[in-house]
Amino acid sequence: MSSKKKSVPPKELSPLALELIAARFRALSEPMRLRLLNLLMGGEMTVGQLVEAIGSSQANVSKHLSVLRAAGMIAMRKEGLSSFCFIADPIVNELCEMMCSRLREEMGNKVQAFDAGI
Amino acid sequence: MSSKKKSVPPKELSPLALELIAARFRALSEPMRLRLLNLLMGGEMTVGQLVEAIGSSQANVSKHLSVLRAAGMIAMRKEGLSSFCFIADPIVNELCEMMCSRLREEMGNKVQAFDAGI
DNA sequence: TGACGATGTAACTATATCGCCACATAACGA
DNA sequence: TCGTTATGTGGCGATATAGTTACATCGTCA
Repeated sequence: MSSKKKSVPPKELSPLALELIAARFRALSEPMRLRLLNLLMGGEMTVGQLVEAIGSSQANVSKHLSVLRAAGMIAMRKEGLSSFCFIADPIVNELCEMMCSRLREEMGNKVQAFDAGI
Repeated sequence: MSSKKKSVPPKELSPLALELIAARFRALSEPMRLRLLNLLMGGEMTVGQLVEAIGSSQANVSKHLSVLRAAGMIAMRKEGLSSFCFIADPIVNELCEMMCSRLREEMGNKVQAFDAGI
């Protein structure tokens, strides 16, 4: 982070770019979708396996998978009757890992503050 | 049915942690909030300056700032009548930068595919 | 003290989304 | 062909959220 960039020139983003970026974050803004991604981080799984692991209805899981697919975060591979889902964008791992570690750190601070009687 | 051992290398996240992570992504899931953060990346600004730069109503900007503040992404500093806003979590820069570059890359691919007649 | 400027907030409408239901579609086997 | 299994989809009700309006709050200054 040094070199060519000096100060941050506040580049204005186009409305389209803003909407696209927001849509990607929106895809990550639901606990169930985070759970699905978390499961898929362990390797590809069929929709049925995801349904069983999540414990929600098949229709609901299917819709959430559609959102993730539309956001380009996962992709599907058909094999016979089943559809295998897998993470298609490595950014997912980075984003979630980053957010998780940040959250852990913050919760640690909260616990310390709580223990300190604040 | 039932043995739950064996296929759970990925750590399961608690419902609370999931909700907190989702809430942070949700704070980034609106174009106007991304614009606000983008402006604040250039340095702290008062609410009034943000309102003028964004071109929306003061009440609306104030509400979005509340969301960002609740998510811990920005903080406020009062000085006289004005309130200065500034980015309080460096993760914001990383996340947006990551998402932007990923999007640029993807749009480049789309353009190539389009040019290739796909 | 009162008026004014900067900001936060409540109430409301319109729109989006979640979860559920039922059904449609597709692939496989008998 | 029919039936079964796996998955996608449209409709519905409940809830959440963006944006607007009007008003409340707080700090400053005359």
